[in-house]
Amino acid sequence: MGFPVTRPLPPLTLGDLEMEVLEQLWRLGSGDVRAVHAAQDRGRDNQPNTVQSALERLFRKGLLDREKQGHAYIYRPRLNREELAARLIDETLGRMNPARPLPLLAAFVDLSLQNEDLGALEALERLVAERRAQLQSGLRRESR
Amino acid sequence: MGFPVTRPLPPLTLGDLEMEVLEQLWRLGSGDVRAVHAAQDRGRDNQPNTVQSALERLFRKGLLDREKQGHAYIYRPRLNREELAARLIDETLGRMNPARPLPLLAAFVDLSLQNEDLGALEALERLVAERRAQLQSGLRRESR
DNA sequence: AGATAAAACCGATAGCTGGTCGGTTTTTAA
DNA sequence: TTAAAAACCGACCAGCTATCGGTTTTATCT
Repeated sequence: MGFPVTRPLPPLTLGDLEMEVLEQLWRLGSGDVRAVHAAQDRGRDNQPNTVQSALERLFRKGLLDREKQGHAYIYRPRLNREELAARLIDETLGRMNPARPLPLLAAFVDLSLQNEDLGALEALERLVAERRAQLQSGLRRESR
Repeated sequence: MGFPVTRPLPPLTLGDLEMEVLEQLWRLGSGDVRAVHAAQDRGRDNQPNTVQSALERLFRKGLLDREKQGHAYIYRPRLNREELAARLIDETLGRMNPARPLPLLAAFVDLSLQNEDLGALEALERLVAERRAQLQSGLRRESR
């Protein structure tokens, strides 16, 4: 027998520097070590090599593409911010096996309430209304 | 000056054993080391001490309450599955520093709402509206 | 082609976390 | 008071991120 099992990939985790590097690449679109290091938040103050390591790790994790231009690699994010967020959330959800989505969203709402995050609640309300409207019109169309 | 800053708590992460221990506690409602170790998935096959360590870590992380009964601690989850999931997702979202949080929220909602019917959306919409109103009146009272 | 400069590559180290226990001390109950 | 059970303590390993110095490769310029 071969390998019928799907190997459970280790969960994708990102350190602080990795996040910041991604941040810069999202801003810049793409860049080499030099560019990212230069764009770096003053106050972190690393050597370029440190940035290099982070880029290398992100590349190995499949989060960046790279292509040699001259003698430097140009790195480019493979996922935008939203796609990465979706993937991280999906992984979390996958580890947690929540029974039904509704109680989960309810818990999230309550958490936002605790944090007094009015913005999140308002945004969520608009969003849900929008999705509901979408679904309704979709159903209408479908049943014509 | 004192401590005006909110200390950025290290992100909450859970290892495999910790997850499995939580899983058992959710099933059992509560339990001591013995109970959790006994309920453990055959195939992991740890010593009770190993389970003890995981319980201790979860306790230090604030995810469990405990209370001495006889000479054993009885551990009990402080969050249910959905509440923990919501918190993990909230943290993930928080680390992503979006210019506008809306698209990230949308990613989350869309992931969660796959295969949900109209009734679920309506229920969620009511829930959010209700909680938002609650928060608004609460804030008003507070700032009088 | 040879020299030079830039970048990649290759360790190495420190610090943290999770998983794993063995051994010692404390507590409780017989 | 003693015996059993559980907590507590400390150790170790593995894996990961952040950090960087030094060496090799590679591209470019003369």
